[in-house]
Amino acid sequence: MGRIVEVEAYLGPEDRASHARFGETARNRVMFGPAGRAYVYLVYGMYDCLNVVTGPDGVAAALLIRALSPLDGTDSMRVDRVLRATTRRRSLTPDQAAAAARRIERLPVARLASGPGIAAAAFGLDTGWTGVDLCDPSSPLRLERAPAAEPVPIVVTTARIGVDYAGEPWSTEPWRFVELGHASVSGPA
DNA sequence: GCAAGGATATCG
DNA sequence: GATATCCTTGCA
Repeated sequence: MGRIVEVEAYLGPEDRASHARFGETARNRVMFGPAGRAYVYLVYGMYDCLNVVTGPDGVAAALLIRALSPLDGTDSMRVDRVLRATTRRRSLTPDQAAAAARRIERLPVARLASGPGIAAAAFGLDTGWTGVDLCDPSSPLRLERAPAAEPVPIVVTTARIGVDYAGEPWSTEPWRFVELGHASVSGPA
């Protein structure tokens, strides 16, 4: 379990940075369905990224979960991180794999899910989780309302990360939302 | 600074 | 069918 501290918003087909920019395809089909479902895709051949479908039925919008502050199950997160780091790399020598495992074992808790690829890895997610209803209280993967935080977190916006290819204005719109100063946030605050 | 993965959308 | 590209990460 973790608290979401960094997300990015992706709009419909007009958003040139969104997977919906080519219209409905086999990969992004769930984005065009009802809100509240998971959309997990593979990027750069080795990292899965978790999104929450947000638009109403027929409108392909989604929220990319970029970072979580781990709250519980951190041992399990380390196990899944190591598993992913050592199985998704074909050209790793045994020495390199052992070094990667040691590095993950030593990571501070705040860094276990600090980035879209490693957040999904920490939760053991892959593309097979696409379509799961995140609003169903009985779902193994679900969203829950956080208790009121004290002090109240300050949320700031920045441009989205890794979307320069989309060009203006999509690459500069302030559609990344981060909890200011949180140790689990990836990239610039 | 850059290579490592494989799925994907697009082009011949 | 072939290929450039990708909502990333951790190394040199």
